[in-house]
Amino acid sequence: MAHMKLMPSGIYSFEHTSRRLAALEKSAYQVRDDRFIRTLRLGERLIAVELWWMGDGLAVEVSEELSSQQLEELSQRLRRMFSLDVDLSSFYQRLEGDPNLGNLIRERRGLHVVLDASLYECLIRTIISQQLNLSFAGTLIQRLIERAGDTIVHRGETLWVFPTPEQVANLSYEDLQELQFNRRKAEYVIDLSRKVVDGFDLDQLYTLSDDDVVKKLLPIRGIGRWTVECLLLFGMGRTDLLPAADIGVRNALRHVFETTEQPSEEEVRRLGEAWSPWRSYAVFYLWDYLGSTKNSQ
DNA sequence: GGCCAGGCTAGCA
DNA sequence: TGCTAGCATGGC
Repeated sequence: MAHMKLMPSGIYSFEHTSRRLAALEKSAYQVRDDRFIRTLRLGERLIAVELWWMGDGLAVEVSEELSSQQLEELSQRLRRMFSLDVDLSSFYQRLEGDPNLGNLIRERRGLHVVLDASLYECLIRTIISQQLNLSFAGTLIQRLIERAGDTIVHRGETLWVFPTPEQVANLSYEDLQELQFNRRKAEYVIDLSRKVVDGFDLDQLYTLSDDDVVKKLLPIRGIGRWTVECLLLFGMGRTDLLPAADIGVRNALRHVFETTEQPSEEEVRRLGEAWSPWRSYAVFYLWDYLGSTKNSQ
């Protein structure tokens, strides 16, 4: 049994941030009482991590012995996944007084982006989510995990672990069509996985600028501009991304500005200039705001 | 029952 | 270079 407590670098609200974990329930996080359970691959090892907020930091419990090196690796991954080192004070300084976004930003003080566990997982999730409502996308992701992934037993309960590129590469297009993927989406997901197995190194993207990541990924079939922007935002935690074509962002802005029409992609980009260099966070707060308006209707 | 969903590709002008 | 039909199915 291993314990850790990870402290945030600046103002941090787990109450706000954990809403995204609950939204990802089943396909990424299990919710048990006040704890969130996430399965991870640590090198070759499969582990289940329990997470909860304890006073002023993120408490972590792993139900296995880990070497000090593995603990250090886990600590770094969780710090990145939960954006614990992202200090939002300059974001608030810049935008808390914004006439349009100020209210919803103040209401969410301390909300941080939660990243996916790996760039591969993020890309697969994002591709599956293209043009589908989030609920159905979550169903498809869960079906993929249960078709291709591994399981581990944690506290007597069987939990799924997101599949590796190898595991997905071994599927056929028909396998995914049976799970109600359309043919093209089945091809995108499997072909990308085979490309990674054949040596396309996603982690090398960490060394590149935002623009160079776009150039590197855009030629891949199934990956458009929106998908790369989501990878930069939810996979890599880059803080100044604006997926301006995103229907959720446009809907949220329609609410904020109380207009009947959604703003166009170009209008969103123009509006977003005022949010730089924190466009990712403006977008993330808008998504969270949109979720709250949907739940209250 | 019809329109929309955290888009993308291929084909056409 | 720019535009758009088609994708496939669930949610509301």
